[in-house]
Parts: sequence; C-alpha cells; structure tokens
Amino acid sequence: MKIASWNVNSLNVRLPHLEQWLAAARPDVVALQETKLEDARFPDAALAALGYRSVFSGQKTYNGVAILSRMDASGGGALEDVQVGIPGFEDEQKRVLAATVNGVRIVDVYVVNGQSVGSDKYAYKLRWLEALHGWLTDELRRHPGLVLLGDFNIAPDERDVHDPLQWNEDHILTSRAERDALDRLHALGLHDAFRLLNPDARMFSWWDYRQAAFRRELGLRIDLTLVSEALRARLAGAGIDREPRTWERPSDHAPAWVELAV
DNA sequence: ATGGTTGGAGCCCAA
Repeated sequence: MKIASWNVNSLNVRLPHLEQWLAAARPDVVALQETKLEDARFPDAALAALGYRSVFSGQKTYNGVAILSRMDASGGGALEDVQVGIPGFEDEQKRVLAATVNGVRIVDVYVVNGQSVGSDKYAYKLRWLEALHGWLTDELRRHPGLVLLGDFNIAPDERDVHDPLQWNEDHILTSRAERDALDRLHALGLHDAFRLLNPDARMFSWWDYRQAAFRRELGLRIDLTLVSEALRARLAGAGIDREPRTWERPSDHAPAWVELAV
C-alpha cells in the first residue's frame, strides 16, 4: 500500500501535474495540501476518471486539503469515517482531513507556516500543533494503524536543511519550539518513515521558487510521512519523488511517499 | 544583499 503526500500549491494550476504523477507513480492513497479550491470547484470527476475517489475540505485562495484513494478491481479503496478539522479546535482555515482506507487511518495535515519566530502566526502555529497533538492522542487509541502525513512546515533536524547555519533554532521552520512540537508527535509513537529507513540521506521535499533554489539544491525536508507503532513492522519503503519539481511550472514541493507491506 | 518568485485575489497577501 503506497501512501503519498503532496503540497500542490493550487490544484487548479497543478491538476495536469497531479494526473501525470498519479498515472506514473500509481499510489494507493494521496494526501494533498494547498488545493486552494472551494469544495464546489474540486475536480473529483477528473480524478474519478483516473480511478481515484476523493474527499476534500477546501476554501478560496488559501489552504485546502484532500485525500484520494485508488479504486481497485473489486471496488475497494473506500474512504471511510471522514473527519474534517481538529475536533474542538475552532479554525476557519482548512488544514486537516482524516479518513480510513483499507483499515489504515490517514491523517492529512497542512501545518501552519508561522511566517517568523515570535509573530502572531507563529503563536497560532504552536497552538495549532498542540491541538493536533491532543486530538492524535485520542485518534491513535481509536485507530492504532495510523499514518500522519502532509506539509509539516518543520524540518526535523540538521540533516533536513541545506544550510544549518541559516536554518537554525531561531529561524522559522527549524526553531526549537517547532521541533519540540514535532518531537511530541514522535513521542506518541509516530515515526518519521523516511528518516527511519534512510538515516543518513540528505534529501529535500521543498525548494523556494526564488533564487533558483531547486537548481542550486537549496531545499528543506518539511513534507513528512509518520507511521504509528502498530504499522512500523509493515514499513517497506519511503522516499521523495523529485521529478515533478523539474516539470514546467511546478509546485514548490515534491511528493513524499511511504510503502506499507500488505 | 532584508533581496526574490509564484498563486490567487482584485489594485496586496501568503508562502
């Protein structure tokens, strides 16, 4: 079971890329972020034509998440027990969507960016991460086999940044408080699949559009796939697919994926 | 060097 995450930075613009990538990579489940589409405009018919069911929670201009699931020959791959948002956490911003596919709980997150350390948005990011942690504590009791994936807007450690001096513990996306919040998610038994299988790899998932960052390999690994303790024994592979970042008019993020053995 | 690029809205904001 191949489960992927991709921040598409506008599904309206990136639908052709998503279609091309689905046809080539054939993931069973895909968690999307930054769809930037109201639900009425979500291209569910186009995705169904490629064999994918979809659930989505979007808004105009900003944010927006979706989960796609590939229909198999016997009509499987249903998206069940769909949850929109973090229960009990009031938020206008559409950043969280969960569903169960073939017995695996999929939790898709578009974590708050936070802008800069000390800003109002940074405070919102830390509040938001605390609410996510509280909910996942309960969610893991209900669904021990869980994959938490998405754009975390946090680079876990030095191996995940091109320049640790610039991306230091006072900088947004790498600050001590953000990494502490990620560590609290790890403490729930949610393991970073990519890092577990590739302890020494320097591979990024996001490159700024500016300063030719992709060409110069000035990236960060902020798109993560975390697997619960109960799924750890099934972990068969994890990676980042850089290729779509080389295509014309790309998203600034590359898809990150994890493979679970049946 | 406090820069630059993209997307979406609407004559700037978020990333």
